[in-house]
Amino acid sequence: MADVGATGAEIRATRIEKAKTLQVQGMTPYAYRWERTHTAAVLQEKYAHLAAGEAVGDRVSVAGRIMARRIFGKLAFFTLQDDSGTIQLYLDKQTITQGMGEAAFADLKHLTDVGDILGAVGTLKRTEKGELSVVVESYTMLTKSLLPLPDKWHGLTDVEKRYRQRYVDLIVNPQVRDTFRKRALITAAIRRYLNEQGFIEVETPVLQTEAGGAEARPFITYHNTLEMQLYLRIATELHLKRLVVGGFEKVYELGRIFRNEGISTKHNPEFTSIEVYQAYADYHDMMALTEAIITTAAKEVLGTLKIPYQGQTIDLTPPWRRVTMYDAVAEVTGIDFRQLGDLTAAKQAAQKVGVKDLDACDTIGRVLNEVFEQTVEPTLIQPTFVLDYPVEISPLAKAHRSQPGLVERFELFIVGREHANSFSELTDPLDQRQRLEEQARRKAAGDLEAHGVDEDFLTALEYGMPPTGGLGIGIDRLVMLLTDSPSIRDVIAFPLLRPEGTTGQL
RNA sequence: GGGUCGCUAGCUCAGCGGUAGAGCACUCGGCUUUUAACCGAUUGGUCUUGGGUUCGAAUCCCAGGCGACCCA
Repeated sequence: MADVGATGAEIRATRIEKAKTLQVQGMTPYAYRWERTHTAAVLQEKYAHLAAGEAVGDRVSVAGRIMARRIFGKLAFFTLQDDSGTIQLYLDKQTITQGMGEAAFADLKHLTDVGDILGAVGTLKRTEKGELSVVVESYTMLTKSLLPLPDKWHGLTDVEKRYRQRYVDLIVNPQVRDTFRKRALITAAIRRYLNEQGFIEVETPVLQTEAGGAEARPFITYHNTLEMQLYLRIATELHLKRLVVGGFEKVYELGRIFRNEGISTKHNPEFTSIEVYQAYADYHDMMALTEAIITTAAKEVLGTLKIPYQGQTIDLTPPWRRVTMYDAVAEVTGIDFRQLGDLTAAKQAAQKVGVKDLDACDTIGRVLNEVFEQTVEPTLIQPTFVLDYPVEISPLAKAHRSQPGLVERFELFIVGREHANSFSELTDPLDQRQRLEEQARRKAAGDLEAHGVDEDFLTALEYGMPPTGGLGIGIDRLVMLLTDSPSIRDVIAFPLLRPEGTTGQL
């Protein structure tokens, strides 16, 4: 082989040469299939009893990516990684020569690289150093890798590269694979629980003529044939309620929603939520349901309700603390908003406790919410339901049955972050119309997070929606909590990043 | 939007005004019990981009790009 250097381009060229050599020898570097008898984990489990130095004649077939090569003169050890774990290949020249011919051992040394995907057939033994190994009789190149993997010891740590090339991150960082496996377990557990309770999973439109169901800026797109602007959904709420009107009494949708807002450790422009609607239920029922869903998920992935998160221990054992927004704010700041007469007094009280950005608050309720977000939220580490929100920030929630100016709504906070939001849903179509028209006025006045009136939704309500409890849970944040991940980008496989090499626009 | 930090070999990092380095990976040679194998020899660079200062810039200054964290 030619004397080659070691830049990325040269490494790649060398490996392309190796692939061609394989082809010349009648082996495709890109195989069609492989008959595998065992995964690595199954072998480790099944032959756990083998003592060091002990061998058995059982013939097995494995496949996976070469993660490490340790080559001696006439003996080599490869670490093979598959979806389940790793298994060592014990490759001695004599056995391979018997199985495949004279050149096979030299080819193994010169034509395989870390990163290649290999199939191997052989028998089992535990080496004298105690490593379960497949004593390889024959091997097959299944996929020749052209690009070198990151440093075998330090791995890939550059966060930008980890996000941009998640496939590399997944190959070399086992804990990343583990996080995404847990994510799948969580969504599966939630679906299983809800299905068992008689809920049905439905799918509602992502492309909508009017964004609604939340206060957020939408993404805008365009349908060519209809020649119309469309929005990507910011919530699934308004369509799920239409289904409740239609007679489905227990529905949920677990899916992607899109909000055209900033990016942070807690926000990605597209993220996953679950919304659940149950007829004849109110927000108290939804609290119990929230506890059930989240504890089911926690038990599924962690097997316990006392979970570690960034150095703290969170106790998810229900029932969780319930506190009204008024009481929570009073506890932390000493301000009793029930005693405040007007907006000016409310703003003064808020400023006195260090709350900022009150300019946009035009009602006492909005001041209350601002004070809550700035002073109370960060203190809610253990799971806490905060109840009874101001009506003006809750346009889809039913008026509180006994507290004027408030609605029957709760949000769930854990580790200082909102994890769920729920109402006794507003079913009065005339009240709903007024609330949406107020939102539309805000939109007209320039509020980019407000939306127009969804007339068809109001029409649906006018046909009559049963009393209904609704609940939304942020799946990404729940996965963060249950996988001890500090950033939402750790639980979204392909988080949105600005493309590399874009030249300055604006 | 503001602040701080980062960007040097495929990966992980040093170098901070005077000839661009190390470890791992790669290539070659040796080696039948390794698991960050080992030993020896090579090879590998638009130092994020563009300007500027300087006899001389990876290093200092200005502007841009991308990212991380904190604040709003």
